[in-house]
Formats: sequence, C-alpha cells, structure tokens
Amino acid sequence: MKKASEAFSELEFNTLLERLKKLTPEAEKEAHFEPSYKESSFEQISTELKKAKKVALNFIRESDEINSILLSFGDSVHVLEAAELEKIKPYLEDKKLKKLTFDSKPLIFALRFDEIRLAGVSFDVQLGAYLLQPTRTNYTASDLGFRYLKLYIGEGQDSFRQAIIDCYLAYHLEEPLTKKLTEGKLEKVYNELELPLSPVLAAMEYRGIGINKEELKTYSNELAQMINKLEEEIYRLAGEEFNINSPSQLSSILFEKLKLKPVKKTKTGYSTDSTVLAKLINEHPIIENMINYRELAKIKSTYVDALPKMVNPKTKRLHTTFNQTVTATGRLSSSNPNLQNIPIRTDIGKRIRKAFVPARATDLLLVADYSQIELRVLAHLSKDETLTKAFEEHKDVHQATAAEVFGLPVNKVSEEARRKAKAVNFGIVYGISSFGLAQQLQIDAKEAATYIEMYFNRYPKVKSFIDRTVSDAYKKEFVKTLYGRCRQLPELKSNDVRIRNFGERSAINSVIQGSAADIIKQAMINVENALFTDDLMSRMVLQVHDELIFEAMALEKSALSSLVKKQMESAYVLHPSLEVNISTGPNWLEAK
DNA sequence: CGATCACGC
DNA sequence: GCGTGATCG
Repeated sequence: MKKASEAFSELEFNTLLERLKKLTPEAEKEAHFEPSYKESSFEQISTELKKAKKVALNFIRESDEINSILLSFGDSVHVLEAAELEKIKPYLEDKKLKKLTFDSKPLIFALRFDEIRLAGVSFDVQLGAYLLQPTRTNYTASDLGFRYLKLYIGEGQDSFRQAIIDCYLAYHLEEPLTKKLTEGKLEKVYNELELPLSPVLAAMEYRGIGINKEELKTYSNELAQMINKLEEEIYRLAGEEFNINSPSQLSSILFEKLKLKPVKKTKTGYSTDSTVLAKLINEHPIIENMINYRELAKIKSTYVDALPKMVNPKTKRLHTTFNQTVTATGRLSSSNPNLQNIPIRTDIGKRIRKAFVPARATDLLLVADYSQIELRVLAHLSKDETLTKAFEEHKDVHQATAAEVFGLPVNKVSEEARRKAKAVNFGIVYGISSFGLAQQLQIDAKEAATYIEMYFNRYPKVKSFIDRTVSDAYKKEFVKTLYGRCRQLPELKSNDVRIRNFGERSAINSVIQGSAADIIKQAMINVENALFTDDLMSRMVLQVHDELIFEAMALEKSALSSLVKKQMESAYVLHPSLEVNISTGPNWLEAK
C-alpha cells in the first residue's frame, strides 16, 4: 500500500493520492494531527524569543488586518493578541532572527499596514514545495504534511486551526524540504531568486497602480452603444433573437439556420472561435458583425467594467496579486485583477491602457522591456552562431530569420516572408509541431513541415539543442533552466503518443520560457535594491513576463531609465547579451 | 463545474 | 508553450 502511494506521489496523480489517503486503513486508525497551541503574552515568550535563532511565524487575519500573532519555537504554537505587535516589531525587523513561514508574501503584505518591514525570512514552505514540484496546482497543509512528515491533517479546517497548523508546518517542514531542495540542487534558485523576490512582489502589490475610473466609465458607455447596434444587426441578419454570448446558440444559427459550412469541431459541437469566423467572413454579412461583437463584448466585460470595481477605495489604486507558485515554467502569474493580459493589439483594446496612470499627473509611467529575451536565451543555450550573430548585429530577428530560411537578401524580405519567419520563431520557442505552425499560418501541415526543415537547415545548432533537450528529458524525466529550476515531465512516460509529444514540447518551452523567467526575476531583485541604494523615489509597480513597469518621478526620468536599463541588461551574462528598450509616457498606452 | 472563447507574453 | 477570467448550460 505504501509503495503504491509513493508511486502516485511521483506521478503527481493528485486526486488519486487524495483518494488513497482516505482509504488507507492506517489513515483511518492513526489519530489525525491535532495542533497544540496556547494563548501567550509577549512577557511569557520574551525570554525564548530573545535567545531564539529561528521562529515560525503566522498571523490570523481578516482581509489585511492582523487579529492574532502565531509564533512557534518547535513545540506548541503561541497565540498572541495583535496588540502585542508593537513589542514584537523589533524581532520581526531583525534580519538575524530567522523567520520560518508557510506563505511569506501575505505576511509581509499585512505587516506593511502596520509599518513593519518583515526581515530575515529564511524559509517559505510554499516556495520550497513549488520548486520541488512546480506542476502541482496547490500546496495545502494537508498534502505537504502527509508528503513530507507523514502527518494526517484533515482538509477544510476552520481558519483558526488552519493558521496554527500552517505555523507548526512552517517550523517542521524546514528540515525535510531544505534537504530535498539541496538534493535537487535547487538551493540557488530558492535562496537567490524566489525567497528574495517574494518581498519585492509584496511591495509591488502594496503600491498598486493608478487607474482613471472616469475614463473607463465613459468608455463603457460608448462600448454599450456600439454593442447594442451590433446586437440589433446580428438579430436582424439571423432573423431572430438569441444569446450571442452562447457558442452553442451561435453555432446553430450559423451552421443550421444559415447553412454555413462548419470549419472545425469541438468536443461538444461546431467551433465558432475567431479563427473560424475569420474563415467565414465572405460567406455571410452576420460574420463581420459577430467578429466585432466578440471583441467589444470581451473588452467591456473583462476590462472596462471589471477593473473599476476592483479599485481599492482607500488607496484608489489597483492592487494585483502576483502568484509565485502557479506556473509550471517559473513565470509569475497575476490575478484579481490579472494585469498581465491588458489588451495591446487592437485600437479598441489600447484604450484600456490609456486608463493606467501614475499616482500624480506630474509623474510618468516607464516601461522597460527585454528585446526578444526568449530567442536570445535560445541562441545562448544552443550556441547557434547564425542566431547569435543576428542579435549581436542588432538585426530585426524575424527579418533575419526570413532571409536565412527563404534564402533572400535582407532587403528582399517581404512582409509575408517576415510574418512566416516570425511564426516559425514562435513555434520554435513553444516547442514546435508542424500541425501547430500550419494552424497558425493557415497552411497545410506538409508546407509547415518544410518551413521547419528549412529553419533547422539554417540553424543546425538550434536543432541539436532541441534534440538534446528532448532526449535528456526522456532520460531524466525532467528539464532544468539556466538557474537550475526544474520541471518534471511525467507525460514522457505515457503510452499515448499525443501526450508524449505534448511532453516533448513542454520540455523545450519550459527550458526557454523558464530561463527567461529566471532572468527577469533576478532583474527585479537587482532593480529594487538599486532603487533603494541610489535613493530614488520611483517605484516598480508591474511585471508582464518580459517587461517591468515603473511609476517614475518626472525629475528622476533619466536616472531611472539608466538604472533600470543597466540592472536589467546585467541581470545575467548571456551570449548574445540582453537588450532592454525603455519608453515613458503619461499613461501605459503612451509609454509603449 | 467543465467547456468555450479571448486577452496577454 | 504558459497563464486568468467571463460566460454558458
């Protein structure tokens, strides 16, 4: 039984493991873990606190307000009233006293409201567990307690008990998790990247970004009118009213009533997605209206109407949450609201960006973005001379790729050829399949395959890097990034060729995307430190995968520009080197 | 709550 | 390839 459960753990069949745990007779018999705690005063623990080298820390919070302070020196968890925070403050700010946490960022965030800067966080359960198994979807006390301490902790505890358990685990998971991190050679990425990044993210979240609510209100009304007109026109052309937002209803209108030819199927019926609509554009006038409707409806519901509702009434700003333990590759994600998918491509979408503004009208937004970081990482890892040279000579990389692949002089590269080369470059970074490239370029898979072949002819070391990465991944069942971040690939053991192919593409993508993520994380840490060292007032407020966004004091514009450029470009010594473009403006649209 | 769709890198 | 979120049924 034990063996089976271990096997499941390795394969990360999360739900199966859960079920097994519940069914195990030992689990039934064994007393469920009961956290021991006692209500203490500062005076009662002060002696122990003074001589302690490390302490596990947690809070019981209601939203951002701290209600109780939880401390543990290994055995019982001490519960102190929030009123004692002032007395504990020097210990929290003492970087020599090691703080062990279950999830440090919310703690750092909450303490900012009491003007306490938590220092000396040396262990964070969430970050450690994430680095060990980045493809898990959550890292609950119950899972981690069982996995690393063989404790049976029930799910769905009330928030008081949960906070106690988390504090207990913060203390007792340090040893086993640290050991595993060392075994996996993950100490560097843990200690030098993830752990120091966490307070940087907390600070960015705390600062938030300014948003012009009135601008969005006005826009919402304009969009409502436009959507209304499109709606009427769509009903008229369909000959009836229906729910335009329902893909199934739209499908029956298009493919049954109007007898349009279905382009592709989904699990449940005929697809009506934007690529399908684009192909049907000349078949019926309703299509163009639908395309426009989709875009407007999306922009209105997801951004224009949603964002103003999320403005914090106290700060009047938008505060995203940067999730540090979500992606399989090491990227951050952003939620509530997601500020990493604000529209940019279309004019309609761009107007959203115009509403993102600095706190004071005299300030500026500064955007610093890495130029082609993923392709540069690819050039670095593959050591391909042609690709490396393109960057060293500051060429337009897609144009250069087109010239290579199609055997043209650079000045003879058409828009069309460049577009194709760009798609091939994207495909390479994503772990290409001829099917995917064909779909992207609307060509048949055979033609796509010849493009890939032509590409590999001109960039042979990219080809061998990809082959090496994939065969390595099969051997080890994981891949690693520049900083040693790891991703397990259980898909490569599948008997299903489609799942194995997915695993192969993930292997390539994870190395490239994950290495780029490592670099920008390093840059964020370095930039944040440099801003304080140089005494600048400007602040980093957002990260969008390959770019950093700052609220810049107008007077600091040039100092900030050079600081950010220098720190980002020197975050990692890459060959070809990293290049950063900087622009500024009164809002996010004009700073791009 | 899964499926579909659409936004970003 | 990697995400988050709105909407539907």
